[in-house]
Amino acid sequence: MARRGKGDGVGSGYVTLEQVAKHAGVSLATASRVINGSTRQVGEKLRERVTASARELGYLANASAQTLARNTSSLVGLIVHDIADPYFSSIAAGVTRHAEGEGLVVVLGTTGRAPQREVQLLSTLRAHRARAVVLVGSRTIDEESTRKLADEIRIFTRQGGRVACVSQEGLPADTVVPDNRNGAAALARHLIELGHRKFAILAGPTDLCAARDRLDGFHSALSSAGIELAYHNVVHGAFTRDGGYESTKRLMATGTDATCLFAVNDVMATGAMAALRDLGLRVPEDLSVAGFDDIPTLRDLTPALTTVRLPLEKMGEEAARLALDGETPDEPRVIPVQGEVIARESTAPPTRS
Amino acid sequence: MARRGKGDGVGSGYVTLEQVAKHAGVSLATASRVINGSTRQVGEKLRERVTASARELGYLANASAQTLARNTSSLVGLIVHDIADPYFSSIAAGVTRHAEGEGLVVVLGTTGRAPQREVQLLSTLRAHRARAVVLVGSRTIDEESTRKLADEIRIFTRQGGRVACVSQEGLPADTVVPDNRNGAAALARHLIELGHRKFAILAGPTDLCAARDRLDGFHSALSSAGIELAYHNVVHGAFTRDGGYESTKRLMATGTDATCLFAVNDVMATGAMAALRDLGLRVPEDLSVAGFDDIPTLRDLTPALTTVRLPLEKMGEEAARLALDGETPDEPRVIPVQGEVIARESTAPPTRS
DNA sequence: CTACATTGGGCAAGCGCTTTCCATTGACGA
DNA sequence: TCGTCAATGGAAAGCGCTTGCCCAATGTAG
Repeated sequence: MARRGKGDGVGSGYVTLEQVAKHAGVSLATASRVINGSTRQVGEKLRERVTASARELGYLANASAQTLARNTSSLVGLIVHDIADPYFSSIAAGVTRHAEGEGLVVVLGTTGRAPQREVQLLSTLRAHRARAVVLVGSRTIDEESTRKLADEIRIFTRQGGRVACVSQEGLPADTVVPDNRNGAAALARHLIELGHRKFAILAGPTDLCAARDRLDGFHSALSSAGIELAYHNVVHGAFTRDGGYESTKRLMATGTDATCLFAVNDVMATGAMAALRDLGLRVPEDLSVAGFDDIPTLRDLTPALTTVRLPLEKMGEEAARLALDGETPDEPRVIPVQGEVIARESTAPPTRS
Repeated sequence: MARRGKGDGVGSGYVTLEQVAKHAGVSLATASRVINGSTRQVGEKLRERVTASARELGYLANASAQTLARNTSSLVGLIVHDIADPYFSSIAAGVTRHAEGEGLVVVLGTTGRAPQREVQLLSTLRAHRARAVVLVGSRTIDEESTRKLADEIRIFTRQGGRVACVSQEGLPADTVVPDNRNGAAALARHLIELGHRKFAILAGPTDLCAARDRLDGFHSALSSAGIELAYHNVVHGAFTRDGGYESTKRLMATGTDATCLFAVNDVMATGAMAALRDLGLRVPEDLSVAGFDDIPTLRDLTPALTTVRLPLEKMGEEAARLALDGETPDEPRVIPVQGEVIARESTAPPTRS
């Protein structure tokens, strides 16, 4: 249909390989081989002529044409719930660092915590022939959405893509998983050692696996120590700062007897601190507070928050590495990450029993 | 060369439009027109046959092939310095929100504050036929790198792409610019009103425009009020939390007489607070502290930080809108954003003169 | 009942690149 | 001198999609 003449002057501003080849007086094939460095050798003379022409004309390869011809792209997907959340942005920093180091391009998708968005984004990435995808964020216990996601992952994988997850289990993909249970348990033991016996927990959403595991781990460490966790001291709510704020308000309204509050993640703990401040309560004098994740902003809170440290950026890097290392293991690989209890000022021995 | 048979079974797992067309018993052209909804009409019967076949076969259009054929993609670039920095991640959230709302795909590039990376990323995005790019982060006064970037922007634009910036001026592209000067001046006036007369400033890098403008604005407001700013009270350093921390340590080592410290951005102010805490100084009793930007994490600091609020997420959205609204104004459009002084507890009347 | 739009379908020529074949060349041993 | 082989160049067939153009089948006006 000749929408544009072939090899004509400036055209719409694009310089094509054909123009470079013509300018260098070689065939398209030779030019291609020089520019992208194929397995085939090209003689010194021609090679130089081609590179010179390319530079002179300002040649820039058309990435979609290459993707189409090679049937593989330099795109790496990164799917997070909310890029403004420091938990995700830290992981994102790790992923981009690794991907950009490999000369790849990161495509960012945000789900807003809607499970079907994950599936949708994954298929968009498949349409773009992304070579790998890093999927960040915990699964919910909703089996249907997990199954749909697993199906989409399998399709993606069958078509030559690789998928790695952060903090997801039970998906047919390599995963970097924090040991939420043991981390929470270790934290619980630490807090018990401080002298706490009455705990309250901001447990996050009821259906979120990470939240449940942390609750479970914390709870079983308490049980092992012979400590009961009162039902009314476990409050569920959104996995966000505002969720933590609101949950804390609800908790305190019950007139809890707890001396220590564990929020299953740091942003919730941050919200909790704000709520307690608004209620005129002092941390840790009136109530100790601990979180989970060790997001970077945490160290600047006053009092600094006790938490379980996860190497977020490293986890992102590691996930990117899993997705890009070219291996295709029969079984999904699982890289466990241990949390480390970081004691800071927000927790102290209880002043009341 | 027939690397793969045409229209053969499952192949490498891809379903092509050709297979859909064959399955529906129509031509490739008709199938294409049904699937993407061209200007041309397709009869009810065929239309249904095609959609049914597409669904049945699980057809997913190959994005690179479409990009190649249409010579335009659904990619939107987003270039930031550091995605883990809350300033950038807030803006990024705004950009992705708008872009995803338009059905576009966001490509994230990080520069690590290296000017030549911006140029490099922009050309990568051009290679991908990104339809627009949002470029976030202040220019430096280095004219050479600004010129190179401007050149690359012009090439990008000439080839049909659109570019919008946040917080950059003097580039041939639409821009959302915070009024750094007036924001800083307003803050200065507020602080003067509180009673401060001796100021210290964490001025950030000497070559960064935003930092300079904020310093300038602050300084001229002081001058207008007849207040001198002592040379040794202006400390330069990195535009990061650690830069703020380190600058503050240096400042305090000089035995400054300032009663109020202005950090030209919030992450630096956060570092300053940490440094002061480590030095055993109280904020605001010993020293008032103020920042600029109003990043979300700020409200959780103790004391909460006085700052100049910028609607970061909105700015990101607005920039995305500028880049995607299809206009091609002759002159770059400039959307000014006013900062609003937010007085919080980190500033109080001075206790010493 | 003819002339003429109008509609909807299909053919096939691209988009810009990669890569398979094939042709040519020169080096080398027999 | 000739055949063999490795090295290197080029022609051309795709990759999967869009779309200009042609054409048959309708509807419409004269």
